Amino acid sequence: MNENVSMAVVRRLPRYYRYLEELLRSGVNRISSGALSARMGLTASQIRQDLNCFGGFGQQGYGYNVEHLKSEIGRILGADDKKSAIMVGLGYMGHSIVSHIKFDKRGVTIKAIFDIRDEVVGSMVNGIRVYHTDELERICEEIKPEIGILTVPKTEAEKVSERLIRNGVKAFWNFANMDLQMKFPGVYFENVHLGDSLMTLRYRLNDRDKA
Amino acid sequence: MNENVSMAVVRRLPRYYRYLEELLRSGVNRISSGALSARMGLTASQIRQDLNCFGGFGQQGYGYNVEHLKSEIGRILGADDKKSAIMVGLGYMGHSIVSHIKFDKRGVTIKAIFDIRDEVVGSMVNGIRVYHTDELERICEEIKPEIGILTVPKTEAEKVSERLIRNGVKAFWNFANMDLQMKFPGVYFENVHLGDSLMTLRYRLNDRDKA
DNA sequence: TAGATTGTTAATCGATTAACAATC
DNA sequence: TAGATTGTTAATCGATTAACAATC
Repeated sequence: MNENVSMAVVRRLPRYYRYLEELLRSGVNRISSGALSARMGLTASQIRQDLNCFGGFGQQGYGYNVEHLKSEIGRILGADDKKSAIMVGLGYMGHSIVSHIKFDKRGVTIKAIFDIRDEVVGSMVNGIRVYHTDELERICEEIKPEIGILTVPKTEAEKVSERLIRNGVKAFWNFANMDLQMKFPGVYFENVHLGDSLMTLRYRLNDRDKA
Repeated sequence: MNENVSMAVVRRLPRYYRYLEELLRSGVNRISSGALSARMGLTASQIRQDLNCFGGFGQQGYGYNVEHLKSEIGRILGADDKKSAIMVGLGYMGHSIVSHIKFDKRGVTIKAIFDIRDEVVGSMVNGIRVYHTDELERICEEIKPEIGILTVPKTEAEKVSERLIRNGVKAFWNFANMDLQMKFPGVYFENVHLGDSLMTLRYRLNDRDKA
């Protein structure tokens, strides 16, 4: 057990969750930290340390029950306790996220989408209504979203996030190529900086790196 | 100067690059590690350590020339030396990536897109031709891509990456919700696990976390 | 019971921060 | 020159790994 769980540990939890799902699907009922570590490319020690931040889920001499461990990690992550989200910006990225990601499985429900283009305002995407961004305040009043999904152009990101924060949003999934954390210290930003990711990949192909 | 630069440092480089671009755009010609650290929410020490992995780009008593530092980091990342990429899978995600990301600015050029759906095969997306996946080998022969962009469903990811590796691909930008690193040890995978990212965000909204 | 494997403490490793002499 | 700020070494902090007693 551990009071303040580090970000490094938290970021590994969804990965454990995926592997446990996979194991369950292939009919494996029990697994040891050693066997799981071999599959995942970690040390058995690290897995045991990580899990013991949240409690003792295993049994000496036996290992871990896959189904039980999966459900415990799901509970820790909040997969079954849905939080409301709204998305702002229904461009390519917004559209792709909303149709591609299994929000339900991950404890998040998108309640509304906002955009400024008349072609999309009033339509439905994946069963979710698209409103004009002018209606943001009115709809937030009703929905009380805790999560904002920022799929707007960089130029709009700061303005939009400020409006959302004023309306009670506490955490952002930020796809805009911009850091907002410094501007809004009390709020959590989970950044998906695809440009940064691509540049990191590009770096690995440098010759210097191989030498 | 440093022989083996750690991943932690490399992942900060694109972020420095973004901030330097921003500074340059707003007409700032010179910056000290202290001033930059305040903007970025890092320590000045860390910035100096990071940069000195690659060389001494500053000047005592002055700081760093923004334009020079930006171009040096660009060079380190390989932004000006284009590497060939191909994309496999033109679903929502593929489409969004290809139209949204500034590959050119980041040292990567997409040379071809592959999909299996007749509706899209033969079309052009952002000036890039879409081929049937059956033609993968033939086109790879011609293009010799170093980077593979995996925007296929999870079920196809392993099969596709194996084919690409056989055809010379050395690094993947992987959007499939699956880890392939263990299966292909010599190859680099830059994973964009959006599901994991969303779950990490969801975790932060748990009450326990706030207490 | 004996073997296996956990939970947990201690040791190690690596990354971040602090300090300061060098120097522009 | 004096003040500012780097590059770099040393100190600290945190995360990972190793070890092992507890125990199923």
